[in-house]
Amino acid sequence: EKQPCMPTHPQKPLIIKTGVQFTTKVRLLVKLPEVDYQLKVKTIFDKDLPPGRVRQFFILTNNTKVMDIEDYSNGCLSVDFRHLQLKEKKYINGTKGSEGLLSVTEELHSLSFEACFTVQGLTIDLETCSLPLVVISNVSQLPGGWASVMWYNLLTHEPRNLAFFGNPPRASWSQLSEVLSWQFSTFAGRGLNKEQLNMLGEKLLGQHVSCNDYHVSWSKFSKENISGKPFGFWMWLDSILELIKKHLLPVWNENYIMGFVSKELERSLLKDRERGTFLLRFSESHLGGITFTWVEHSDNGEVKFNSVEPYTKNRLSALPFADIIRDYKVISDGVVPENPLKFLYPDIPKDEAFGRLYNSQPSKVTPYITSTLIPISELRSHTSTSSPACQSPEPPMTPGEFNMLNDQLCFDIDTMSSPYSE
Amino acid sequence: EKQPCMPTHPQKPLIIKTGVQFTTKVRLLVKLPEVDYQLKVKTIFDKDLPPGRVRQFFILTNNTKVMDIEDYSNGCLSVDFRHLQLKEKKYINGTKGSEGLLSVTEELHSLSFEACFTVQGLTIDLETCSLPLVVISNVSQLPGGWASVMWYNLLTHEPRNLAFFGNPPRASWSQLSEVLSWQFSTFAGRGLNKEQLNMLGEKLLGQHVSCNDYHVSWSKFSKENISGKPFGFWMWLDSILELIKKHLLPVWNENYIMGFVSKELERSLLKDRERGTFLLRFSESHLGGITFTWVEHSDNGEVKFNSVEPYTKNRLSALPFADIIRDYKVISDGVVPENPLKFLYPDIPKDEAFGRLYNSQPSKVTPYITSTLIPISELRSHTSTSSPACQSPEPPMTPGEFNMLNDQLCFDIDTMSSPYSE
DNA sequence: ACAGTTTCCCGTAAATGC
DNA sequence: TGCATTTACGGGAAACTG
Repeated sequence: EKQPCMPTHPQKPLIIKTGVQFTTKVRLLVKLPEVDYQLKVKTIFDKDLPPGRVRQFFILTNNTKVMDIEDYSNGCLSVDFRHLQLKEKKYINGTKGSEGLLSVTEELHSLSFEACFTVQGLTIDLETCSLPLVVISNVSQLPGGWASVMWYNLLTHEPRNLAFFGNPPRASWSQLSEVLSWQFSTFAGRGLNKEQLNMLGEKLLGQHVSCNDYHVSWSKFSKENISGKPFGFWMWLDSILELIKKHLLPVWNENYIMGFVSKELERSLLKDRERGTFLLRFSESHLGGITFTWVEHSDNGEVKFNSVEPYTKNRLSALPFADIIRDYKVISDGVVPENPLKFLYPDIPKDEAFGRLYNSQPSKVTPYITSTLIPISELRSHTSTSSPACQSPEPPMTPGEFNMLNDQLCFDIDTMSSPYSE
Repeated sequence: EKQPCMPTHPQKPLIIKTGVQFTTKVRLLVKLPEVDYQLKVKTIFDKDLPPGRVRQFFILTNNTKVMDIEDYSNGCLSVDFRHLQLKEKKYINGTKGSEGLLSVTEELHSLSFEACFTVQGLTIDLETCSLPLVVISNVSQLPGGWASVMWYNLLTHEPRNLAFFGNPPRASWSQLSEVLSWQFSTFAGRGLNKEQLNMLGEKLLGQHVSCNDYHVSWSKFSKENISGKPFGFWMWLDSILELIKKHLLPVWNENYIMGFVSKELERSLLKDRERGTFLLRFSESHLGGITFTWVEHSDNGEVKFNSVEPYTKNRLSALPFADIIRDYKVISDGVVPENPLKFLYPDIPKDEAFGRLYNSQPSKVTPYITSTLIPISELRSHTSTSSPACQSPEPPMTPGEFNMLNDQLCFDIDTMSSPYSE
């Protein structure tokens, strides 16, 4: 008969950062006659601390509230807790005998609600608790925390298995790929198409992806580093999500970023295209980078591919990506600079695709000559490569098939019923 | 017989930000025989709150310490307070009947030290306090706070006149100009020369500067806006100081930035110089901006001056200033771009001056084509102006005459004796 | 409405702990 | 020593508050 609501991180619920305020809401599901009753609710963090030695936190601020008739709205009695804040309990006497098995973002916690219902001298105690929570101390831990929240909610419907990451189950690629696409549609406004997911699957699993029920381990997804790289799969993918959110939103939503393409496929797509055809791809070697690759033909008819050094958030905050594409120039040994980007793959004239996204500098009336930064590459020597078999060009992405996932990864606790006991 | 030491902001002592840790040190000036004594020291914020209604703060953390034999070093007994933190007292019952005359950065506070000295059953109480302090709640108030600290210490030697800004005295231009130059030599490594100070004086006072004992009011210095601008004189100057500290340090220290030049003087300096001669000047219209002006001659022999839109910290963090000078290009209606900057005024070949400061991009071995940003201006039409009489070029700056100011603006409380009483 | 002031909190850097 | 985690706090922006 009662429903808890979740703390809200900016779009990332179930993650609480110490020292940062969060809110929660508890709702009584039974309708009460308007008699003289009182319902006092208390929030407690980690009420039944689990067996494994984990960090312990407490709610710093006032955590008790009374539901009264004012709070009665929308047909149900509820109470909002605001300005709640978590702080770690520090044991002066080093009792923290941590087994060190789990990282902090794998440690699951929970928020309990105790309600005391008083009617005409009678008191009834109610109790419920939240889905598992991850507690972090710095936003740098947010990607890791979000990985845990995703994995938990993808793979179990248990309301409170705090030992989940002691032995986390694997996810089938078909499950996982849906969640990944859903991440992009939720946070960037457009999901991933089959080709993009295919590349991600191969990156994660090798060539097994054809077999859609191949399973991915938690470790592979978020703990192990990609071979030869100093970061794991989810770290890499999340850095791209952040890059899109901050710097590429319109370009991404216009579907102009192919993004996830292997270099092999990229070359086979561009191979037979007109000179100056380019596509946009995320860097696989650096976190949060985007590059463009364009095709050229050298004098002897050989096909050449060029990729620019990936642009990261620092560069992109100095110059929006669409402007980079508009203004990019290559200067070879003192020749007049030229923009090598002509057609967005497969054959859209550059300005037709990006025209609306250019930042037309509103030339203010000043005594100054306005100046802008332009991205330029200086070529001394070329690396030319020819590539293997060609593959058919991919059509525009057609997602939207994943929107029903809101049920599966349900973080909106308003729609989740958690049957109340005791 | 005792000496207090000051809280330290990053190079800006006497300013404390709420919620941010500060330290202080108290020293006993008498040497004590090594007998069985104890000296307990307590720090109290705003012990004797002044009559004017001001904000009130308290020290959040532990504020009592005992000097014991361990602390005995360098021949004197001392105690360090670390991790002190200020928090505002909030009156639930709106007792804060503020007269609203003073801004928060004009409100002066102080830190008191009470010591209790116990020897063989005898106790002696000692007490001292700090120079006036400014309390801020956000770094955005730091320039205003620093203006107050400068003005106070420039114009009075009273140890604790907390009502100073109720009726602040004026400063003579000769005093003030020394302090301004000292700011640049302290925070940017090089002070201001006579020509630069002259421009600042005219900006502040009009043409009166010839008369060196002209006086500047506190209001003119830091409260009133410069006519037609949304910022005051000190705000403007401090924004330049910050720009130098973060982005122009080597260029400033090489004395390549003339910086403070009126547009009239600038033109008369460049007028008869060779085509492509340029100088670097701080923006007077925007906070924290630097521009270059170069001279050209149009086909009919007319002199033309061009200034680029000022570079601010955002642009400069994308591209270091020396590189901007190296790479800057102007493209006129499709013609081959050209760098119009040839000689740093008066006649130093650009690369000779800035060569050592260029960021030679270490071209990493990657499959990517490296790309850099270059600053470019596109010209459609020119504004040409001829200018009045020419003035002699100025020699390299010769400061260093201001270094004795350390006495006058003494914030290093270690060297300040504050006679102890009671 | 608004300006002065404070709070909030991300994101980087430094400090700390293990 | 190195890695994982926390703390510190500048800086931009939102919230507050008369």
